[in-house]
Amino acid sequence: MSNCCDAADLIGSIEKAMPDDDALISVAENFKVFGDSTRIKIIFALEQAELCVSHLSELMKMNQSAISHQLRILRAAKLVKPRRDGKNIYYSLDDEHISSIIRLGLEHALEAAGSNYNEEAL
Amino acid sequence: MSNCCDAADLIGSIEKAMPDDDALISVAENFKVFGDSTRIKIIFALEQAELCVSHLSELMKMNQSAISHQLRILRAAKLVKPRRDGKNIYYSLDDEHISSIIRLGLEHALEAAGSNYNEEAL
DNA sequence: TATACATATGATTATGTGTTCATGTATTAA
DNA sequence: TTAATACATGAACACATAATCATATGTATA
Repeated sequence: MSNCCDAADLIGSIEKAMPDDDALISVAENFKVFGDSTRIKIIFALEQAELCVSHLSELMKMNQSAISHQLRILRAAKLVKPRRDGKNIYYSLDDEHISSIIRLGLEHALEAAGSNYNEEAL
Repeated sequence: MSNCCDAADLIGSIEKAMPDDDALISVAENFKVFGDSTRIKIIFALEQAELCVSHLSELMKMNQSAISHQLRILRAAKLVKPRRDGKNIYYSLDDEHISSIIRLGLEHALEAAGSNYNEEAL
């Protein structure tokens, strides 16, 4: 309990407007996906061309397993999508999702979570 | 080295267009700040009112130290700014930075890093 | 079918991150 | 100046995460 001053009303109203924990966690999870330079680099690369795992592995100078693990995270976030061609699996950006997430990432996620987030300020 | 097919040219050109590691790491660092639900919640709260540490601590039902540590990260990212009033330190969103980061978060960071990121698609 | 290639995935390990505890610093008031 | 309040910060610990290794799955080809 804070004693620094009486702001029970203010805190109460903010508390009511606060999205529930699940929503907050989900917002954070979405951002977490972009919070790794390996994944950022993969997104950059796929921005320019559809690439298979071996290409990405070579490009990033990381072993194939590491790339596959990261692609799994990107797939789960619907940021990339796979396309099999024979033995290879080509990855490309899932445009629909990446543009909406990148564009709306914050405003939408935050707003959808029920905040008073000011869209116009964006 | 990949043998799945010959794409040396493609990989080479993507490699050249790729921002350097420092830039990629910096992009990821920026997103990392939003990748924690406690920080998201603090941002939500400060979206509605300027609050001191005790208020945030009470609101989030977390001890004061945890809040201070998180505020330090948000300060370092220029997302919030402190204002001392007597014994209390009131935090508010650093509008200038938060709007630019939220709005441009991706496009600016990525573009500034030298990619061919398609701004119009945003 | 057997073999090789491309990718995925479970286990392990190293490193990073968030919270707590203890303590330090700054400000106010007695 | 001393005590109390508000906040910050370093250390320790628990937990999450990313890379690696080993291995499994899926596909093409001999």
